[in-house]
Amino acid sequence: MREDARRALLDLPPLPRGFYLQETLVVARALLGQLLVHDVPGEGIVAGRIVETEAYLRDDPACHAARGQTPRNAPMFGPPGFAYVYFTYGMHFCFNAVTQPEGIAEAVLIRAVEPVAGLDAMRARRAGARPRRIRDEELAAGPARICQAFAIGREENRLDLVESRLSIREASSGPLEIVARPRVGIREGTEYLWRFCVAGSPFLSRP
DNA sequence: CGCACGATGCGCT
DNA sequence: GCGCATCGTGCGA
Repeated sequence: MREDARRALLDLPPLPRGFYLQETLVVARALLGQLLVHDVPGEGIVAGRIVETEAYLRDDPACHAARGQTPRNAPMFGPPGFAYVYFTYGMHFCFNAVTQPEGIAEAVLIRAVEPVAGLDAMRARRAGARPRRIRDEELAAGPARICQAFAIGREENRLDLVESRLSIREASSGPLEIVARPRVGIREGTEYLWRFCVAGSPFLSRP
């Protein structure tokens, strides 16, 4: 990645703390079109446009925090604008942005990203032992794929998205057409349409 | 294409 | 022990 391109990304303002204090369903929609940026130490910058999110609310049976605070979900109870990264299925990480004031456990899961910068690094991290080249559309289509492509893991849990190497930055984009659907991969709370997608994007985790 | 399943760690009951 | 906010592969249509 060229230095000027890197600087251009880091010059974009991160979404301010107050952004994450809006209603979580509002945040989940408003994150669409914004840029997820990780300045990976020693490895360069990766960035992508958020095209799919899910909201998880307190008292929502599908929310990790629904049954109270534990060591794992503690970041959800913390202040807004921080990362909640959790490990699941024995091999995958998923990345959330925490919303609401400290003490109120809500968050937005980032489910799909359209790669914008650092595609070679993403591909290298995603390739593993896979023989075939991964298409751009599949590089970060899925919460665990994002974490792999963006080098998000335990180290990134609790990072401040407003001022740290992992950030969500304001992208200039026109009005988006957004569709709401049931959330993916949960057993309870399927009646809520809390999955939000940029309509027609080829970078979604599922159509 | 779609569906079924295994991988694999760990938080929680 | 059980089940999980997942992904890749393999098989059949």
